Parts: sequence; structure tokens; C-alpha cells
Amino acid sequence: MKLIYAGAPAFSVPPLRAVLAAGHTVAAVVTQPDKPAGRKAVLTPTPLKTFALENGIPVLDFARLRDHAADLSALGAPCMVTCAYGQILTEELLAAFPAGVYNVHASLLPRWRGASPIQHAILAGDAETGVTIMRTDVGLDTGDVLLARSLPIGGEDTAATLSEKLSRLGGECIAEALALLEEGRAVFTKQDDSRATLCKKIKKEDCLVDFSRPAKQICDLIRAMDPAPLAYAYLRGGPVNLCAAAPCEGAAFGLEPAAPGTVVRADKAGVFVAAGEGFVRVLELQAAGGKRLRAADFVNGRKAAAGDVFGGAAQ
RNA sequence: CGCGGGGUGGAGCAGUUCGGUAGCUCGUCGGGCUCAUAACCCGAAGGUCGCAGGUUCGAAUCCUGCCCCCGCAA
Repeated sequence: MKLIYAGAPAFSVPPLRAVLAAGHTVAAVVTQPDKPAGRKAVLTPTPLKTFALENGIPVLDFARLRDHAADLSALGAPCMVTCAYGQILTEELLAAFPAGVYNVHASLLPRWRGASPIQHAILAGDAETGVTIMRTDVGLDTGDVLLARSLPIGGEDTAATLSEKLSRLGGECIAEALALLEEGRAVFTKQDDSRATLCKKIKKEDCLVDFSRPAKQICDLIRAMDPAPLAYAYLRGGPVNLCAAAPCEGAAFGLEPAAPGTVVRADKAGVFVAAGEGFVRVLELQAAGGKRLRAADFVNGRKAAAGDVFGGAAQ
């Protein structure tokens, strides 16, 4: 089938690869314009654009896709596949594709509609998540579902590992969905709006760790924000990113109860912090200006010691 | 020109203010102690101090230029 593929981040690359591998013709890749990235504001193309150019696929990076419906229909592709593209599609755009627009979404819809489904699934402590292929309508991830596949969320999963797995699964799903469409065997199911949950884009302020909460929830937050933007708390007057951690029982490591946020032990085994319930064993940390360090190295450089207290503000 | 931190044996850091023998913790290797150990004791190896130039009798340290890494913000 001839189609247009829209996406942007690394997550959107494997599904495109799967679409190509399945023998479909990608008339063009639509992505976001190059954006200044990093401290030097170097103009950087999206990962999807880089991949497309490497594979000789024409790239369209309109700032406002809604102004270019005519350009899209001129390509003569009956359908479009979107995956983490990041722009809302208007009715006019949807109308440009007689065979429909299909979205690869990284959650089991109607749960986690919106911008950050992977992070929110981990953050909420969900036991499983998955990929949903739906036929896009004018709402935000509200279209009828063509196909969905689930994946368990492991206790070690971070947004990074889960994203990679879901991206691969997304490739399998979109390939299968396109096959169903071509064979005319596609069956659509309406979403149960009453069970829908919405997630917004994550901001750094959402990542501040509150140690008065249970250790399990704190660790879910830390895993959800890895590798970016990273959960953090203040220590010795400055912000420290908490990159990897696991909840633990005090008895197993000989820890005495203490006020939430207190470092009760800091050595090769980790930085152990008292939480509202249980203890958080922090395994990787990053001080401002420094690299991400294993707890042993962080402690060895004396950036943390037993008795320090993690807080919610700089002081 | 958005703000800021940093580059010193394999790892994390101190030393730079005020130039004068390269230091700490950890790791590694060897030995010892121990029923045993990630514990403890003794010893050893390992560094062009990011790069280039300058000042100086002498530069990790002062001056100039450059490269690289990172936090915040976008």
C-alpha cells in the first residue's frame, strides 16, 4: 500500500522500518521542523527525519501541517500512518486520506490518551501496557481501535527500556494492521470513553521527589522519568537527579527508621533514603554539572553521606 | 551571544585564591589475618594534570586561544 508516515522521535523509527519491511511504499515522511537542541541551540533534525533521509524517502517538515492538506493529497497516497508525530490533525487533513489515518499509540487505549503514555503507565504502577492501532478522528487519541497488543511492565523497566519494547511492538502491530486493511478484514471497536485517562506532557516540576510518599511510588517516579527528564530532589543545597532506585525493606539492610528524606546509609550498596513508607535504595545519582554516577562513586566522591537529608527545595 | 558546573593514575574527588617534589577515597595486583568475607592489616603497580601557545629559573596552578562532558532553561 502507498502511504504517508508521520512521526518525530526515536520511538517512531522502528514502526516505519516495519512498514518498509512489509513492502509498503512510503510516499513521504512527515515530521516536525528541525529544532534548536542542547546548550548551543544547534539546529537538530528529528530522529525520524534522519532515518528517512538515510533511506532516500522524501521528507516534509511543516511547522503547521494543517496548512498543507493539499500538499499531502497531491502525493496520491490513500492513507497515512502516524506515530508520536505531535501535531493535532484537522478534519481537512483527515479527509485527504480516503483509506484513513492510523495512529500507533503506546498504551492500551482508552487508558493514557495523550502525550506521555509510557511514563504515565510506569508512574501509575500499571502491571501492563501496550500498543494500540486506532483510526484517527478529530479527538485526542479517541478513534476506533483496530488492533491492540499488551506487554507486561517489569519492576526494572524504565521509560527507556519500555519505550524500546513498545516501539518494536508498535512495528509489529502496524504491519499487521496494514495487512488487515489491505485484505479488507479490518474490524474496528469503539473506545469506552468512561474508562479513558488523559496524560499531559511531563514537565521537570512533575519530577520532584516527595520522600513522604511510599518508597514504591517514589521508585515508580524515578523509573518513569529515566532517561529524561529525570526525577530529582535537593541535597546539600543543590538539585540532584535520582536516576535509578529500588524500594527496599529496612530490615534487609539494617536500616533504622528516620524522617522522610533522611539518608540512613550511604556506601557501595547504595544511598538508602527513608521514605514515608519503607526505604528507597538509590543506585544512580547525578549532581548538577556532573555525570550520572553509580551510588558507590557518588558516595566515594563524598557528595552524600549518612545523615544528609533530601528536601523539596534548595537551601 | 540564555544561566551555570566541570575535564588531575581504571572510578569518584582534593589541590588552582597566593606558581616550588602529584595527594585522598575506591578499585586493581601481591602478601598477611580469619572457619570465612564485600571486613581488617601491610605492600605495590598505575598520571603527557583536556589540547595548543605564552609568561617564568620553575606552571595542574598565572595569561590567550581551542576541544570535550554535564545541570538548568528553551
